[in-house]
Amino acid sequence: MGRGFMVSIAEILKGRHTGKEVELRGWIYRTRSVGGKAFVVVRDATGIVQVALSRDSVPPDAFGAAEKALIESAVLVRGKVVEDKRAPGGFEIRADDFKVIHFAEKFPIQEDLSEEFLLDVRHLWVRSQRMTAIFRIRHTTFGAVHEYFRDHGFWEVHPPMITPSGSEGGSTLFELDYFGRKAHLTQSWQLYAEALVLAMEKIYYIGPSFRAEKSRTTRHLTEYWHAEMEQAWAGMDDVIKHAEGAISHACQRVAEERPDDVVAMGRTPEFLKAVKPPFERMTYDDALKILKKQGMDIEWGKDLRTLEERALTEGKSKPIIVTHYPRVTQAFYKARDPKHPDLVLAFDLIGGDGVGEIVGGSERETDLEAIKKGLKEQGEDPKAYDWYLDSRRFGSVQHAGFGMGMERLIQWICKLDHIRDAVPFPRTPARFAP
RNA sequence: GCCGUCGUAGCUCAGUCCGGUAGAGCCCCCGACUGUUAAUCGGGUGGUCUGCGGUUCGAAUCCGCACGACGGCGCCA
Repeated sequence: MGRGFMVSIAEILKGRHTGKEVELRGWIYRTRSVGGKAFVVVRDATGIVQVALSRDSVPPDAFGAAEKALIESAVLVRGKVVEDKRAPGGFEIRADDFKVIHFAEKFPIQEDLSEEFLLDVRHLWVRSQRMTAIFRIRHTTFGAVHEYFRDHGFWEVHPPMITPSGSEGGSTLFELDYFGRKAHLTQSWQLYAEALVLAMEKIYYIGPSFRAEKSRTTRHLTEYWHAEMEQAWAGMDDVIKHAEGAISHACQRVAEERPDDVVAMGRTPEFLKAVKPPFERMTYDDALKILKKQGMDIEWGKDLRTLEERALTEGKSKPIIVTHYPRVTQAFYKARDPKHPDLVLAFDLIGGDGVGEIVGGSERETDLEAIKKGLKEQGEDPKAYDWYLDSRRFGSVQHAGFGMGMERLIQWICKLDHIRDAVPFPRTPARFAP
């Protein structure tokens, strides 16, 4: 064995090898035995299929091995593919040889498992059908976002992960010992993007960001993948179009390439195909009026909270966009609205199903003195940002950009209850292992 | 940062209110069964009851402290 016609389970289930003698390698998913027959359900990276063994049609040691091998043992099977209604999936392999490559120890994951235990054995749980479906959708989503930006003339450029300071306020930075000096893990490429955008004009990046926020919610990770873009000679409306475009493109690609996985997650490909621009748009003031009609009286200047975001997206099959937020509480680099000095040209793109903010973006402040003032208001020393301020001293031009949480996008596409399942090994305030 | 819930076999849990020899199902092991679908049936192995301290003749159970985890809010992507 091992030199025959090696096939994948997906091909078998499509009926491509029916009637043929094939070889298959994979891992035991379930086993059952009845007298002189053993049924071994085998999985590989493409699917699961039942292997049927008879005591008298395989070598004696092969039958014994099949009966003895525990779940997740690695196996090599040779046999004939037949269509059989009795088999789960409609196809099975009638084995004439069966070899155990590795006998697994007792696999700790059974039915009836607590969320906590599954997180403890995450390194084993990643083998599940559910997890691998999500990982495939994640793969397609990442590819689609790269594709979107490259197709629209953006350069992929890479900021450093180790930085002296942050952009969203110092309290959420992970500190690290840099040969005796304090350094931090990046929480956004913002400052570097604004330096690079004056060189490359249209830039993007997808990479990790780190936030030391003790947020115990279903949509926060301390380490997450951030898709960020920055564009020169552009305003808020220009980048909103790219946010809609990138998300729509990702939804189209996932619907086209992963329809089975989408269905497994409880969405339909049609739902994702309908996610096309433009998305419903409203100003912050509009949002407050809508909420007031629903009996939610929000004080002007307060950020929209989870409760309010849920109310606004209730029943919506596409994300919505809220623009023109009050300037108070916003980061220093966001541009004031020239028509309303109390507002900033900032927007959030908010997904339904409890996911909330997927994208946050803005036009950027171009005026040196306004930026310095904003930094001081945020409790920062402008001297520490002097290199960044050079972007406002040497050819400062209108520019805008956004950051998108890739796991939040995946959470929304896959309709996940919790963001941690959007990534193989989630990092949350309480857990950084395995 | 705030609020809440929980910790008993490898896993899921009961037992805690009202203190008295540690329980069930699944997993695993042994046996039976020639088409199982979470197979079924019979038998068996398996425990520092999260830790430390206190009350008591006696603590999984009552009290205190600690640790760990999960859920929700705030903040954000």
